[in-house]
Amino acid sequence: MPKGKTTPSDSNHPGRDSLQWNDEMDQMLLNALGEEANKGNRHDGAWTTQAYNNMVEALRSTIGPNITKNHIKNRMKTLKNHFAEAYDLFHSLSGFSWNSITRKFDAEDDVWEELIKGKPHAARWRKMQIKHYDILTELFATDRAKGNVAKTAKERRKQWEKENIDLNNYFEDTEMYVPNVGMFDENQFSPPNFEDASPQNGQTNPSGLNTSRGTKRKRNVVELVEDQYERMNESIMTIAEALKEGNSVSKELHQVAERQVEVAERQVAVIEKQVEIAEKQVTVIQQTRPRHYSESDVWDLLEELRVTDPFRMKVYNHLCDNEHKKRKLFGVPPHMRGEALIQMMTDAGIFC
DNA sequence: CAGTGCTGCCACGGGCTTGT
DNA sequence: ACAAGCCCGTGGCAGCACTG
Repeated sequence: MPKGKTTPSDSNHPGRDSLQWNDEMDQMLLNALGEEANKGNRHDGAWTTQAYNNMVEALRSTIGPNITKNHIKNRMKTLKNHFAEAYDLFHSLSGFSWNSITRKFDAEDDVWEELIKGKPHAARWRKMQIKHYDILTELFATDRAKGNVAKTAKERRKQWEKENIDLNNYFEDTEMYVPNVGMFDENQFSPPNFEDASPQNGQTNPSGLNTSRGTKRKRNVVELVEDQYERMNESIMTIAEALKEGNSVSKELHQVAERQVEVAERQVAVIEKQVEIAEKQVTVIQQTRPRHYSESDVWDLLEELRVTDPFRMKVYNHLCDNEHKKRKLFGVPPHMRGEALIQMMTDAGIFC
């Protein structure tokens, strides 16, 4: 089966004597790429057939009618390779800054010397402009920012040879690629979505035309599911930690509440004692305070003791005239006041 | 009849080669 | 060095046969 072999009929091979790209043409191509990217005609770094068709149409109208998809693919390949080399070299290096005016990376001479000492091939970028670097960064930087996954097979092979990585354990050594789809919100776990495992995220070409039939660098379903389970596991662990923490906090709150109850009970006991003491003080004050008994008090007492006329008025007058005897009588317990009154009046000669 | 598995086709990205 | 061609591996889609 002739997989992937482009035939002259469908690729419109331009021939080796055609098309020399210049800055202006590159700019038009990159503009078209950016436009298609904005339209969403790019999935996981792969351009859809519709994107290529649109770009061919656009460039044929601006550059010339002989432009083919193959021209675009080849030029993209060249531009991407140049960009990748510069990007991988400089973007993570300290001491270098991109100068959009000179279109070069700026650095102190000693910084350049140090870099060139370690990487002699980097010397070319000291004088060579990196045209369209800003646009290329927007278009291709994400492709370069996905760890080992983003590297070419050649680069990875070299890395394995260099690092002597055991391929059986490579999965563990590989930085997990997080697909840039909304389903992977950091704070919201969603169950495995097998439909989204397809490279186009389940989308179909709305135009009904043949779309990009997928890309090489798609992760397979197993990887996505494992990634999902990894995230599910992390989410469960997070929830478990939260529950554990919640239980701990609850326990502490319970202990605090118990201590507050104990304190409150002690406060109540103290208040009750204070009330008791206050009552006693009131009693003492009442007992020690010189009480004044009025004439009406004397009259009420006589009525209470059922003292009748003709003795009532005599006893009333006698007690009202003798403050000492009056207080003496009221000092006797109520149930003995009758007897005390008879004794007191007999001594005074009022009763016979 | 719906679900599943197989097969062929097509298209992609990328490595390598060749011609200018 | 650059542009283009050739080739490969990968993966989605459609069609078909089979199965429960």
